[in-house]
Amino acid sequence: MGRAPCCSKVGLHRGPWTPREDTLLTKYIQAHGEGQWKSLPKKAGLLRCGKSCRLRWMNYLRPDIKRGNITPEEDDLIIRMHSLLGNKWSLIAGRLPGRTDNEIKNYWNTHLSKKMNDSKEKDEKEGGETVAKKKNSDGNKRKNKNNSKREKNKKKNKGSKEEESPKTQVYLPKPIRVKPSNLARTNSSSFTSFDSNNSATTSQEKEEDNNNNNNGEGEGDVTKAWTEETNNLVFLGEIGVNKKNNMDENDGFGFYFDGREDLVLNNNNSDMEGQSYNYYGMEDHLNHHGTLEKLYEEYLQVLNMEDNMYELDSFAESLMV
DNA sequence: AATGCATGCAACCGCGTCGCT
DNA sequence: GAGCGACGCGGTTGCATGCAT
Repeated sequence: MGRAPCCSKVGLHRGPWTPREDTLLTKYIQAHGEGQWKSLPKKAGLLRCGKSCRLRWMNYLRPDIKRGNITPEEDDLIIRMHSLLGNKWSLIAGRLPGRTDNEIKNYWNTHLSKKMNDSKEKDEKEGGETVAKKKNSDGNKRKNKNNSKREKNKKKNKGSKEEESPKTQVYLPKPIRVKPSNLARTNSSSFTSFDSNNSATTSQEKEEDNNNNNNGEGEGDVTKAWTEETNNLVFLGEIGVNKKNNMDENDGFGFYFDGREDLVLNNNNSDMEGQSYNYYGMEDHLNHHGTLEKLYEEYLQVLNMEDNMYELDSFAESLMV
């Protein structure tokens, strides 16, 4: 089923990378830039598939990768972002300079999900509720290896995840690609400022940035996030980035209300004028050429508030007006 | 010291999306 | 619009290491 694995070709190396391979890859990319991953291994003299090269570069060799442990600030930010966005690792990573989606994903799976489960259990105990433990949580990861295979089969029948989850959860509709370059990284790890230069970290992203400066057309990539409380959807909104917009000069975002096309907003949509949106100055953003940066700052304020889940709910409810 | 289990992380896999023809 | 290749993402696995017994 599906296409054949890209690394299945006979003669290609798999498994851990050797220092020599790292050097070859690094030197090649330094000389020629990223991209063209399929042909890259051949040109660089590597016996690897392009996919493997890309992964190695993105997750390990890139010069801007931050080494060392996740700081408490980053830890906190990951939790908050995850509560808002769900498993959008690349998006979360985009807000953590020097961290990769893989690293954050691993960190979540090994540290935070357990932490969250623990606190959840604590809450449940305090609330006197007895809710069945989530099956195969990462805290119990691979105690029984067959579990993962069972989970795999379970995922073939979609929907089981939602059924199990208590309380507020992030509900992810369908996968939507969001590139880190769309949500520019900050220069600090504190998630308090927006990189106004929208600095791209790869040659490909730079190329895209150049394209971005050309015009304001295009639907844009969209990241969706909304919370679900019990059976009632509490819409949290979608942060969309018009990838062909220049984020410095034009509104780099659109705001979409899923399933309600009459409320679809973006800066190219003149229909939005005259409509009233009661959301933290949303109207200002839309009508006065606000920026994604501003939206993010407001979003950050909400995130930084104490009891942020309550505040996030309020934030979400405000979007529904 | 030997053994088995748990953990963390790098790497792989499958699949969705995009862009080109 | 269909077909295809490239890219990127999220889930999963493999394996080295640490820890407990």
